[in-house]
Amino acid sequence: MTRRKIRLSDVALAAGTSTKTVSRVINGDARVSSDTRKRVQGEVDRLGYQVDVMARSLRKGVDDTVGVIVPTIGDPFFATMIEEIESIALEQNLNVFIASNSRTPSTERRVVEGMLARRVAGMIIAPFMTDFGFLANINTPVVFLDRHANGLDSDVVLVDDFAESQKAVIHLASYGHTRIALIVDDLEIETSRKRREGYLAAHVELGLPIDESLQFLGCTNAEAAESSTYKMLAQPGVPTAIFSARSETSLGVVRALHMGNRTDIAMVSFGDFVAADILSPAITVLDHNPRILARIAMERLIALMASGETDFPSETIVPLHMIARGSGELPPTVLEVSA
Amino acid sequence: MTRRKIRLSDVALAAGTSTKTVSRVINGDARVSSDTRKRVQGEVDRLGYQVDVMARSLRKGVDDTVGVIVPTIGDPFFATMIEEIESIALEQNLNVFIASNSRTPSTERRVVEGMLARRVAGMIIAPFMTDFGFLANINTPVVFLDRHANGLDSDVVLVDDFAESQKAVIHLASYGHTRIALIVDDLEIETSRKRREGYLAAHVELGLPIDESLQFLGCTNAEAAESSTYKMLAQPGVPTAIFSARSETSLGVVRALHMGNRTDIAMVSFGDFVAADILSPAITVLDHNPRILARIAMERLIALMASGETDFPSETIVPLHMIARGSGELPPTVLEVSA
DNA sequence: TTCGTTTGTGACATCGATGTCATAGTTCAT
DNA sequence: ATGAACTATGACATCGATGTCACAAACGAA
Repeated sequence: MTRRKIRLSDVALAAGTSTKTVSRVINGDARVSSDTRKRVQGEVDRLGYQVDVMARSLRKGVDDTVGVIVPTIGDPFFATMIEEIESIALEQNLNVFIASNSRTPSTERRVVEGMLARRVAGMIIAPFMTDFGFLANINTPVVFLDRHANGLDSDVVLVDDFAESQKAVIHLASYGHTRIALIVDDLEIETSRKRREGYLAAHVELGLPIDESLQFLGCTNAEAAESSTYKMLAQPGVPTAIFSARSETSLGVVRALHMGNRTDIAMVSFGDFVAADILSPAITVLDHNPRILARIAMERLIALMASGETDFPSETIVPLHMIARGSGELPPTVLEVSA
Repeated sequence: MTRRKIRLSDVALAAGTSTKTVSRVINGDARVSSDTRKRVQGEVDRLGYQVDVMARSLRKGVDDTVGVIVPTIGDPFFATMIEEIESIALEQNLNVFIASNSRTPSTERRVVEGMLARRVAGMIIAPFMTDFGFLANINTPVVFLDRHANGLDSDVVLVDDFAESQKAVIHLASYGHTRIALIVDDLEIETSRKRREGYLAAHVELGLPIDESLQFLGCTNAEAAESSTYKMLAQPGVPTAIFSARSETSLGVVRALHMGNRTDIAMVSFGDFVAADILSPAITVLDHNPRILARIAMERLIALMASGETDFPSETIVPLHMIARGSGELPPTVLEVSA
C-alpha cells in the first residue's frame, strides 16, 4: 500500500545518470550540464524526491538545525524565549527543534545527548541542574541561557539575579515594609539560589531582621506557590509584602492573595507575566524579558556556528528595569491585633 | 584539541571483539557470553561511548522519538498541550521533539518534513493550514490535534467547535444580551471558521440580528484582539457582551476592557487561561482543556506506533464544560444615550 | 597538431550502526 | 558415538547520501 520512499538511486535510474550526478543537482553544484540538470530536476519533481536528512547529515556531520532545551515549555518565560528564537531562526533559514528536560536531571542529559546525536549545528540551553561537564570535549557550539552550566565554562547570557533581587526587596522596603516574604523555587537551581541571596543581602544592607518563617522555598510551580502563600496568610505574623522570585510562582501568589482577600499585601514579581497589568492592584515587576535574552543568545550562537571558535566563553549580563504598577508601592497594612 | 568521537569500532578494538558483538552488548542481546559482555561493557564505560542515533536510525528506519508540531509555542493552550505530551512520553520512555510552524504554511511543511526525515516514530500535529496531502503515502503514524488536517483523512482528536461556540453564545443571550460581539482568529483556520459558524448559528436559532460590525476577524494574537476590542469600544453601538473564540485572544480582550474601564461588558472565552479566575469580574470560560486532548492523542499515537495499522482513522470529539465565573453572567449594561 | 585545461560524469569508499548469514565450538539425546 | 540443536562470534552487506578521485570529451593555446 505504502509507496516505498524515493531515493537518490531511484531518481538516478529514472534520469539515466549516476547517483552522484543527481546529488550534484540537488545540491546546486555548478558542474552539471544544463541538459542533464534539467532532466534530473524533472525526475526529482515527478517522483517527489526528498533528501533523507538523516543520511545526509550522517555523511556531512551536521545539519542546519539548532536545538533548544528548556526546563519546561509551560513556563511562559521559556515559551516566549522559544518564540523569539524561532522567529530569528526563521529569518536565518534555520530549523529549530525544542525539547524540555522536564526538570529532571536524567532527562536533561538524555535530551542533550539526543540533540547532539542528531547533529544539531548548535544548541541553546536553559539548564536545569545537570552537570554539563560531559560537553567539555564536544565541538558543537552551545550557548547557555538564564543560568550558568554546572561544571562547564561556556558562553552564557543571563541577568544579575543577585543584584536585581536585592533591588526589588529594597524597593519594597522603601515603602516601609519590614516583614517581606520570599517565594522561591528549589535552591539547587542557581537562579533561585542567587535570588534568595539577593533577598537576604537586602535585609542585611537595610538592617532588617531575617525571618526564616517568611521564606518559602521549593515552590516549583504556580500551584506550589499558591499553597505556600495560603500557608503564609494563615501563620501568625503575616508579612506585609512578598517578593516572588519567578513569574510563574507570581501567578500562584497572586491567585492566593485574591482568593484570600489579601490584595492589600504588597508584592513585586521577578519577571513580568500576562495579566499582571490588569489585575487590581496591578503587579509591580522586574521586567525579565525573555525575548531580549533569546535574541542575544541567538546572535552569539550564530556567530559561534559560523566561526567555530569556542575558546573564549563570553558572559553577557542583561540589566533589568522595574515596572512599578501599584502592588509594589502599597504601604504596609496596619496589623490587626488578633484577640 | 577536541577528542574524536568514539565509535563502535573503537570500542570493538579496545575490547578485542568485532563491532557486531559490541552492538549486541549495547542492545542487550542475550547471545553474548557474560565474560565478553563484561569486558565490552567495561570499555564502553571507560571510553564513554554513546550510540550515534542518526546512524542507528538510518539503519533501523525509526527511533523512539515522537515529534510534536504546533502553530505557536507561545500560545498557552499549545504550551500546556506539549507539557502533557511530554509527561506521558517521560512515563513511556519516549523522547519528544517539538517544533512550531510559526503560523507559516511553508514552514509548516518544512518542519513536518524535517521530522519525517529524522525518522520520528510518530507525530502529533496541531495543524495550521497546510494541505497535508503529501503525507498520504507515508507510513509514519500521525495524530492530528485540535483541527482536522486539510487534504488528509487521518486520526484526529478535537472538540466540537461549532456546537460549543453556539452553546457559549446562547449562554450569553440567556442573560439578555442581543448585541454580542465576536473576536476570532483568521477564518482560514478551520477552528476559527467553525467557531464563527457556531456564533452565527446561535444567532439564527435565537432570532437575533447578525451584525457584521460586531465581528472582529483576523485576531491572530492577544495584541490584535486587544486593538480590535478598543475599536469595538469606540464604535457606535457598543456590544453588551463578547464571545472570544480563543484563550489567547481573550487575554487581549480582557486587557482592553480593563484599560477602557468597560468591565461591565459581559464575556465568555473559548478556553481557560491563567488568571481568568482572579480578575474582576472573573472570566467565564469554556474549559477547553489541552491536557485532556493531549492525553487522548498520545494514547492513540502510542497504539498506532505499536500496531502500525493506519487504515481506519478515528475521530475523537471531547466535550467541554462551561465554567461560569461571573463575566459571562453579567446583565446587559443599560445603554447610555449619547447627547 | 599536440598537449595542458576545463568540464561533465561516474565508480567507489565512507559516515556509524545493525541485519543476515556463516561458522566453529558445545551440549544432548539416542 | 554421532548427528541435531544450540551458543557465541564475526564477515560482510546495507541504510541513503556525499567526498574523493579518476577519466573521457571538448577546448584552447602553442
